[in-house]
Amino acid sequence: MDHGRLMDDQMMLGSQVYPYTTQTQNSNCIIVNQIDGSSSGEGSKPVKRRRKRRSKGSSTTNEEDVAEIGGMLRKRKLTDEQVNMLEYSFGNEHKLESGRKEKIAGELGLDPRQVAVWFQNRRARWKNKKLEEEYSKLKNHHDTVVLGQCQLESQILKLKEQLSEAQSEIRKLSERLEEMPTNSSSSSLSVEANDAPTDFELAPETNYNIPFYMLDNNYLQNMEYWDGLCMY
DNA sequence: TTGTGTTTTACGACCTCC
DNA sequence: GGAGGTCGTAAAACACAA
Repeated sequence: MDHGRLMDDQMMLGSQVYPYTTQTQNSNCIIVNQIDGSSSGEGSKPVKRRRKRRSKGSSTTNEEDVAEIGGMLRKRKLTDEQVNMLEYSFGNEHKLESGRKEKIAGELGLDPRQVAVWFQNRRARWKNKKLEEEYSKLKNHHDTVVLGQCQLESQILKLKEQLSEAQSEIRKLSERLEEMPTNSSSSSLSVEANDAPTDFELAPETNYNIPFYMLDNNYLQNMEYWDGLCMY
């Protein structure tokens, strides 16, 4: 936006001040809006009123328009210099105390009300920008977490494959052990081998084809951990 | 040229604080 | 109760794509 550019109305007016009228979108009826709202006559119910604006190309020099400047709303386009000074001031402090407002208004040749409005709008823009930045940060964080989750899931799949291979290997070894001839009075190793289950009992409430004797506490804890991850 | 989205200035309504 | 805040919105100017 080029703040240095004068608006059409300003050029016509030779001034920064102009009253304005408005036409509603649904009709050509011009609705007058007053600063003090004293003439509403609409009871206590809050009613949105249209501001009075000057239509494009209309003259400003007639008596009616001049009179309107006192009681009606007006709009000014700030110059580059004014905006720069306001920005500088806003950079120092976002809030505007009464004394500071008067001082800035005096320095820039503006109405104190204009300075107040400018700060209000500037705060709103600043807040929007902050919200956008906050959103952007959160989104980046979210994306990072999702990526990490994908990596973990892929890791889980690989580990499950490894687990399955290991189980298969164990099964084969057990079968080979079974086929070996037994000797009742031999070493403790053969006794242990005989004590090992010949048919695997599956761990209750799991899908894993795990020999029952593998279900010690550590193993169970690990399985719960992986089950939790899988469910996630 | 025209339609549409964005920016800027301004205000009304309402809220909070002193 | 008044001053100053936020929020939502109007309207003009402006930017830009079709």
